[in-house]
Amino acid sequence: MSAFHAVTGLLFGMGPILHCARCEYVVSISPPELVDWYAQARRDLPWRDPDVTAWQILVSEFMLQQTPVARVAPIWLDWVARWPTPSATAAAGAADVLRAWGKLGYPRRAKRLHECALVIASDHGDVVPDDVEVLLTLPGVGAYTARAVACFAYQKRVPVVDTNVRRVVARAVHGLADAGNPSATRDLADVEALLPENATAATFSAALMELGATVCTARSPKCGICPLSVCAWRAAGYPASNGPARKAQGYAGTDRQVRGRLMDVLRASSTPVERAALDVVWLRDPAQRDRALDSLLVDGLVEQTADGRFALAGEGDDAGA
DNA sequence: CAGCCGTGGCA
DNA sequence: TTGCCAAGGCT
Repeated sequence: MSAFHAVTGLLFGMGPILHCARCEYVVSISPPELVDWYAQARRDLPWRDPDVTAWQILVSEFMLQQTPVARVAPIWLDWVARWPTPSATAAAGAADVLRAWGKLGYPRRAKRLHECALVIASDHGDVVPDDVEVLLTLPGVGAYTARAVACFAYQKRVPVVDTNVRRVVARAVHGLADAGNPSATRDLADVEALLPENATAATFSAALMELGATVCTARSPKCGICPLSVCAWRAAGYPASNGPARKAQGYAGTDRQVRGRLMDVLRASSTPVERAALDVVWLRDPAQRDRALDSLLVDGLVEQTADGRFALAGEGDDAGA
């Protein structure tokens, strides 16, 4: 079986208490319970269709990094229709990829996705790897995305830890209002300990994420409709968050905002633009604007033409299509 | 590891 | 209105 063993007693009459053999906390997430809920409550997201390929799932994961589902869906649909495979994506020009990305944000993700397609097409026979360690070598693929692809595209039994999962585990298992600072090793071990041994592990991971995304949400959790019969947070009386709130990120007035405006101008133009056309997007602080533009050049998102104008990187590099 | 990297919707 | 937050990754 697993690392768990049943102990005597009932928790508030809800069912058997399970203690993790390696940890101290009470295991409070029942796989069958969660999987059954998922079967009837899962959202009908386009990348969950049965005929969606591993590459297309990988594309969705790139887009979903820090961007909400509602904004990703329409872009993803257009994207996979236009570039259905790694090689098709690799053959596209970087500038077209950046334009198709549109305003999803963090355009470095689009560049990494393009680079990822190049590597898969050239080094992996146009097939998305199914091994986590191999996936981790790909540009833009980190601890979350590698396991998400292994799990959702290849049904592998691997812990998939994103912000939703961390929050659900913090509440249901540890009885805390929210997850503490991320700790890759600890977080992976936590979720690994929850995974069922059988073939439902991949579905369980999907369900855990779905619960965090739709029920056990950060703002106003819908505890009234939660399918979990045991929750340490509820059992403890929903204690408030402990530690200091994580520092707000801020946006207005940052280099990020300036970069966004510059990219917006460049995406909109099919020809290189004059320096003056970029200067007007940020008049209050020329030094900051110059710094932002320079960082885009360094990031390889923007290129300067021989005559001194600016354009999205890889403009005109496309192989047709 | 803390800080940085876009954007928009919602409480 | 405004701060918080959203299927993270990289340096």
